[in-house]
Amino acid sequence: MPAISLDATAAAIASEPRRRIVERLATGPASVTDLAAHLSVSVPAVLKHLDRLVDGGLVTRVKDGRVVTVSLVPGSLEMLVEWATRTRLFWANHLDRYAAHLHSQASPDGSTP
Amino acid sequence: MPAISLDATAAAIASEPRRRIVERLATGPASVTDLAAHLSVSVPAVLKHLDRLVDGGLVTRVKDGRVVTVSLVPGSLEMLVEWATRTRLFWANHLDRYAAHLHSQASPDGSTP
DNA sequence: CAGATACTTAACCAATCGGTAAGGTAATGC
DNA sequence: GCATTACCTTACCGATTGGTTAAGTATCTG
Repeated sequence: MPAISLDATAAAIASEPRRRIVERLATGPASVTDLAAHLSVSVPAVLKHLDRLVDGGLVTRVKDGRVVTVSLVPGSLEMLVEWATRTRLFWANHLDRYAAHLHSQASPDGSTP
Repeated sequence: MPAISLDATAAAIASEPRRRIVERLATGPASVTDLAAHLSVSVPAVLKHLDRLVDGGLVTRVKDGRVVTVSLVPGSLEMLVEWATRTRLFWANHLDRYAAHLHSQASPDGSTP
């Protein structure tokens, strides 16, 4: 099982072809051959991308006969969005301090809300 | 400079050491040496990470004398969060279709709520 | 000026990535 | 049975990563 890491999830979407795969799958599941045609690359290339996407917990592959159906995993971006949002909010909370820092040297005491 | 790509931004945070740098900087700017001490790696390693972070538009480096102050760029995660949120919402719109698809295949795990 | 400090650059290394082509396996169809 | 289809695997390639050490440059500091 997974123990999907933020590293793997972020790396999975750090590639335009892979984001195209995700966007394509957002409209519904697709076969490997479909994805290859959609991306205009070879099938083995798609397979490598799928490996990375599966590794990042974004998609699943279900084999039915000789056709593999690739589907998105809903909620798999939550961790990433949560991290980004949390970090961003943290900045917002410290923006005053930041502004002060940019103009003069401040002594950051540990008065965390 | 710009034309910060989603690729670069996502790749920038697809690394635990780099996320540690970002989280560290969220509490205020820091020097390169500070970051190296914080990460327990060599200074050149930090510089390479900073290159990637700058490339992803997440941080800036300002040299003052012989000290480089590294700061976060507020809002630099917006694009990424927006993409993730948009894609995720798109899924939600199609969740009925997805649910139907998943229901047509029994889940073999016994932990059914 | 001499030396320490802060950063940069260069060279090197093992590992991974993204793509290819070629060959292998299993299911489907005539 | 035989050919086709769909996917997987392997092997190879150039490029990039992430880390190191070592040497170089610029700025304080005593």
